Amino acid sequence: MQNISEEKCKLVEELGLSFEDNHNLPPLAGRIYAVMILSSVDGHSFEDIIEITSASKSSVSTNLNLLVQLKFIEYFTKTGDRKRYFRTTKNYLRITLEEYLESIEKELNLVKKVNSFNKEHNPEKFKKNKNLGLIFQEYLTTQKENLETTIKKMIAFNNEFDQL
Amino acid sequence: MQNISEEKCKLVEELGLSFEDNHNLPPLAGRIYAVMILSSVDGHSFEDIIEITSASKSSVSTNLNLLVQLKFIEYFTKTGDRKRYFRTTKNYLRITLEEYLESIEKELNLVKKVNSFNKEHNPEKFKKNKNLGLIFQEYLTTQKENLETTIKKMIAFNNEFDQL
DNA sequence: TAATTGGTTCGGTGATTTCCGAACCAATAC
DNA sequence: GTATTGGTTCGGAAATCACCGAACCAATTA
Repeated sequence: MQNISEEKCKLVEELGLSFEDNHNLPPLAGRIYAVMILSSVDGHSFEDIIEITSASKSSVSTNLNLLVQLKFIEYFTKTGDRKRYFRTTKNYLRITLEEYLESIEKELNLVKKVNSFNKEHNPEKFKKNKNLGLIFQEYLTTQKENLETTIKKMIAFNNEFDQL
Repeated sequence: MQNISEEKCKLVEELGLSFEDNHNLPPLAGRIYAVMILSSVDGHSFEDIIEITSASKSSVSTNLNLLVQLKFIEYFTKTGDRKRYFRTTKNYLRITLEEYLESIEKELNLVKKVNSFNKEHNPEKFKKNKNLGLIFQEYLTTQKENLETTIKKMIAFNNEFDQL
């Protein structure tokens, strides 16, 4: 981490680590993403990233491409300049939430499956824990709804913003 | 996976995988935990687990102890029997939620930090994305509340249950 | 005391991940 | 045509992980 303040550097590490396990990204990808979120510059070049992260060309290349592929970041070009410039996609927060939503939906399905399996095969156990299982299912459902309304809000905000 | 139906076997794999990445457990630990959740038997012995999972003594030992340490499971003994019997803790669902709560709180703190960092250091960017950042923060807050009320519900249910 | 049972600990192996450097390629500049 | 720039691809090194078998230990049984 060069050319950035110590405060920012620390926050990059912390945020990077968080991306790392929330989105299953390699450490370097998490850090690159964090750098972009915490920066006011609109567009970091390949070389900028190499310098800031002190990583090799090949690693930076791989991880930038990964982030692009996952739509966390995008790149643009300037006329008369062969370089690519990278920045976070406008919808990165929404993408994060959509990812969560997907995983919550999966979990909810699994919990329903488990509940109905136990209802059928372990009726006594199910009776005992019925309410707990259902409370859990209820929790996941509420969480799913919260996600869905939040995503809608974000879409609405972006539409509004685009009209300006 | 021996001595269990194919349906159960499949569900064990699926549920095990889910624990594996929701709680960062080793694969075998996830499967063991899944087996116990899907079983009506109250108390699996060390040997039972070895047979069901077809894993080695050492691996089973390590992973059972890990699950006990993390309070996902507990063990009890029977008089005149040296074996230990394992079962899910009564509060395993609550523990799961408490774990979630902790991670949400961490994330919320991080998001607040990022928002205030950008507010200070990248005011223009912050202004543009202000509402998105706040919507996200709001989402996390709601989720946190949902978790807290769910946990309370579970505690209440358990207390009620204990009185019977 | 010797053998068995229930379980733990340790060293090592195969699989996976993350990163690097070197070679490489395609487009532009000289 | 040659050199440089911007970036990709490939092979391998280092680290980590999950699991196993073998040796081990402590408590019970014979």
